Amino acid sequence: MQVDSPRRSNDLRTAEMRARLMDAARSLFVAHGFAGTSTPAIVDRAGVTRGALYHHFPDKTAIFRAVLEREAAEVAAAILAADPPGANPLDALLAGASAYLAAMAVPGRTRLLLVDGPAALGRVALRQIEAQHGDATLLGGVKAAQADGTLPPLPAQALTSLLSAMFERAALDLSDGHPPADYLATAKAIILGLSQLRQPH
Amino acid sequence: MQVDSPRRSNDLRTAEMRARLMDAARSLFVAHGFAGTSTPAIVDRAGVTRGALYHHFPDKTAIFRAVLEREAAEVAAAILAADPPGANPLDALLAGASAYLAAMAVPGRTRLLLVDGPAALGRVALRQIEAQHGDATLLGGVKAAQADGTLPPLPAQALTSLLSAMFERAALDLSDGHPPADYLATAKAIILGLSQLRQPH
DNA sequence: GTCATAAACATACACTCTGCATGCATCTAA
DNA sequence: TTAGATGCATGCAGAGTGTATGTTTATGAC
Repeated sequence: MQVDSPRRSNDLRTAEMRARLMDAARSLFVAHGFAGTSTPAIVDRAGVTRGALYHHFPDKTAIFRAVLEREAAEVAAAILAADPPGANPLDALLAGASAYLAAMAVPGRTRLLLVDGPAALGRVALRQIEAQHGDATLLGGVKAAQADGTLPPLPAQALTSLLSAMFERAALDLSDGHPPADYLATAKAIILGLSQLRQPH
Repeated sequence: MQVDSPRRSNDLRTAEMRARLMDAARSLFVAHGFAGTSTPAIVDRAGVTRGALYHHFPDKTAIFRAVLEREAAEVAAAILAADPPGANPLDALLAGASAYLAAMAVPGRTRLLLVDGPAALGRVALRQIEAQHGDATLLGGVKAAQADGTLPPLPAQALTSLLSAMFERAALDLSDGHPPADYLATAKAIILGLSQLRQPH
């Protein structure tokens, strides 16, 4: 019986190796960015060789994409978990926003998902990743609030995009150390302003 | 008298070469991104060798930075030129936003300034570039509108950041072919909502 | 259990790219 | 006109990516 080579199934070996590589890659991507991280550096940190990396991922962007998918899934799960079952659309929207900001406070996440991700994978590919993990939450929330009369009947797609841009910027600024209270208050004011908007006749 | 080597001053030579290199680099950066553009490709397109490139720029990021500074300067100039002299703060804000979106409609500009720029140069370096070319316009406009009572007394820094994130996202979506009218209406609604906000007492 | 096959992983190689060092051509200034 | 500086080209060393090939470990039929 080998101590440093216990018999493991291939499925287990694969899962463990992928996790080791992704963990090592994540910390380097966060510290030095996608372009600043070399595949030798990743495998050194994981304690393996580049053969393992290129066996499990077709190229360097693939492991970056895998890391981002994991992050996006965790963010989506956090938002979903924070959804209050029977709340009105406005409270649901604010709860989702709060959960999003909390989830994005995990160190490195803003850089991965909001800075390096769009540049390295492209904006469309990144949207696809987020869509795969239930990013339609915000669009759904906006539409529900509009159906409810809480939000004005603006184009839902445009309104959702602008609101999400706002939340993403808030996440970035918060990760840069800006005061959370300022951003919470401002974001709420913007949403409140929309909900109280007197319709031009 | 040489036909293909007319006598030119060094200053002129430098200016022309820098412009040729930056033009070639810009089109490639727009088409393939910063990471996807090689220095051999840049100098091939410019019809020179890498010696010229590395004589005028210390490294690849330097020419990228130079291209972005030129773009940022043009955007800032366009916004400044559209500033109505005696308008009220709200109209000035909307005019500036409109000018910003028009300036960002120049092909490739959104990718350069909003996608590849932050990833390749870092968010702080990019902020510095924009600050050098009078990006304080928005912050000033917001503060003026707040002093005027048009915008509520929220933290100016946070409000400015969120509004600018909104405009940047609008510019990106418009360059992806989304309908301008939708975004214009939505952005105006958000600002209008803020200006009409009933203060919580 | 054993053996053929496939999967997991390591090693070696070819290619490209970046940045610098060196050398030639052109301009500047006395 | 000529010494020195500047503009630009050429050549080279180091690093990185992706692939081809080799070696080890697991799987499944018998």
